[in-house]
Amino acid sequence: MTNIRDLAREANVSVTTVSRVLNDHPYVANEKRQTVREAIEKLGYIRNQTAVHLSTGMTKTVGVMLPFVDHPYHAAILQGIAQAAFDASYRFLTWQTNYVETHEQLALDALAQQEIDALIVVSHSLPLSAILSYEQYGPIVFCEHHEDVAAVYIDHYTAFQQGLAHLRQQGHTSIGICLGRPDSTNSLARKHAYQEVVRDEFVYEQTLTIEDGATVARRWMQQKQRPTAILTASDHVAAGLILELRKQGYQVPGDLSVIGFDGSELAEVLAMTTIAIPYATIGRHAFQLTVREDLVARPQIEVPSTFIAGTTVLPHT
Amino acid sequence: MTNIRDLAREANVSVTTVSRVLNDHPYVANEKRQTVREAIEKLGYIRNQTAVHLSTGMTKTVGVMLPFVDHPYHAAILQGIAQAAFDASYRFLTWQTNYVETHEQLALDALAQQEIDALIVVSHSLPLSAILSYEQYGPIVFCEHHEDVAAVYIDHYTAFQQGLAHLRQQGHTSIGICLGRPDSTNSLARKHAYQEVVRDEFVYEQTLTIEDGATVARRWMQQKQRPTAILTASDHVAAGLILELRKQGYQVPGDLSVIGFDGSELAEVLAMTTIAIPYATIGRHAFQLTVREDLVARPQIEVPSTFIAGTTVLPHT
DNA sequence: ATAGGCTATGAAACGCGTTTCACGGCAAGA
DNA sequence: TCTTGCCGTGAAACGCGTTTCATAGCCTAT
Repeated sequence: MTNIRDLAREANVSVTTVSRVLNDHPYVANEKRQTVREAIEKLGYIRNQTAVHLSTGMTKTVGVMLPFVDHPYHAAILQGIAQAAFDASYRFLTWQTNYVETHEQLALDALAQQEIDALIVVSHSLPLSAILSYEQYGPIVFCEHHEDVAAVYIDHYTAFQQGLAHLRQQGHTSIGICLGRPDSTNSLARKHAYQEVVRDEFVYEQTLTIEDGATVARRWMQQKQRPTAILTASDHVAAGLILELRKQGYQVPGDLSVIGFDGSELAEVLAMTTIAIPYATIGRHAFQLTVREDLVARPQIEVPSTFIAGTTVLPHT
Repeated sequence: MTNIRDLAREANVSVTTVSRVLNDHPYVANEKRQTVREAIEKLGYIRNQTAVHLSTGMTKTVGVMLPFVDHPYHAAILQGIAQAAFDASYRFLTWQTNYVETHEQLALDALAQQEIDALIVVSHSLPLSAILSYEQYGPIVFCEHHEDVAAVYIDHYTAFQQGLAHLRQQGHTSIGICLGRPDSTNSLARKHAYQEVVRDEFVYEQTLTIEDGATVARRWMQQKQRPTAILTASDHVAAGLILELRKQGYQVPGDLSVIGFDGSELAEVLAMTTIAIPYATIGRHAFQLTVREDLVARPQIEVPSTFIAGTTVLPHT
């Protein structure tokens, strides 16, 4: 591998001058610039990025900590990050954690070890304080709302209020909800919105997948007291719920109205009533926060959710 | 930032010894090892990975060139890569290219610039030869079949044969196919399988999305001569096709039998007949190839597809 | 005429961990 | 007793680009 010193020798200049040419620094005489360019051409020189990283103390790389790269909404956030990072000539490293704390730790270690300049936490299991203790090593941006933390988030409280309000307008009074991980920030906000307007609670927890949705359907069928509408925390759960009910001969929305969450293509395909979240936008903002000057002020960006009327809600009579 | 020389001074040993402790090299007296450990503790030392990368000439990072991180099957391949890389203590950088050649080039540059040790090409626009000219800088593994190239792939020819055979067994003789990018290796293999058994051709090209599927539906409805069954190249296209037909009052599979491709959750949700591809497995194998000793021999791994019977095919009467 | 300021250029230090090589000591095999 | 060979240790080189600092010529403003 030819390096910058070989170039200097070949072009009869100092390494400083070569470096200046490489970085388009103005203080180089045109003639020398040309000579260096020819040397680069002749020797087939290619810059070693690792050396640049060590020398500058920056990797121009951000890390992304997320549970699953192939879950639609995580992938959509990743897509937004990818786009914004690309636009800023940054790269990104992904840690797929499966919500395993030791795996999440590896992403934090990478920040401390200067493998990445900043970290985007899409979702996490580790206690917030454990993560924040790594802020000394570089910017950390969250895709969930937390107090006093740089974050881009959607207001799940308001989003759920929207869904609940729609169901109540349609005459539903007996409403159930499906939540994901019961103690997550998002679930707590959702539950809060729910408990403010509902008397008799029907809460189905730990629902994340299509299969979990089917399980909810089976539980619902066995209940003597049943809600007439269910607001879910993901289109996947809603899809599993809807399809299992239909398979068992029930009508959706005839027997049960269902609202999804995410605005995924699953919802599109099932013509589902849902609450759409602009996940790619979240990712883009998250990346942009990592490179913001005023990150120490821990800015917060809220992105709006959108209610999408589909065909899985009927008025309750 | 405290470095290895600070540690050496603190522990009264040479930097070599510190490095040995850091790397669990055996030739260190227990006593000194202990002293160094205490110095690490005391000074709060954290290894600078960038320096390790420069020094060893390896980044323990592979690059992934893929068009879209949020398309389900690309995301699934990424998932497999993430898993295998994690198991091997590797990291991965992702280049989302949108099939734009200049973007693809950046991933190749990264390989040349030693930012990554190897590159996995999930799908590409650049000519194969352009990509292969970068093999001098490090291993390149493809997720598509090409002659004389390290690759893990599914045999689209055989996969399509499976689907076509099923339709013919069900009595269909007038069969159409949907292809993606018309000149891609995959499309050519599929078309080949198709043209071997079909007289009257119904080929719908450039179909990639749900919306494209709906377009196919509209074209089909307008045709005087119509196929009685369509084999698609993705579940997305099949979903768009099925839903648009049903919306317009046609029966699937009554009026048209449809077979998807991918085995995605979309297919699951629509109880679609499809051909399932183990994308995560492809990703895992692809990663493992990058670290294989005998990669110069350009090994090829074929992974099998699986026919999944659903409810979108009826016998033709 | 002189203090400043800008252009150009290079030597050397810097970022930091790994690895090669040389060397002393000690034990086992010949 | 002498040769091998392994253990333990460190000085110095290495990987390689960036940046600081000093130097020097030349022009402009005072």
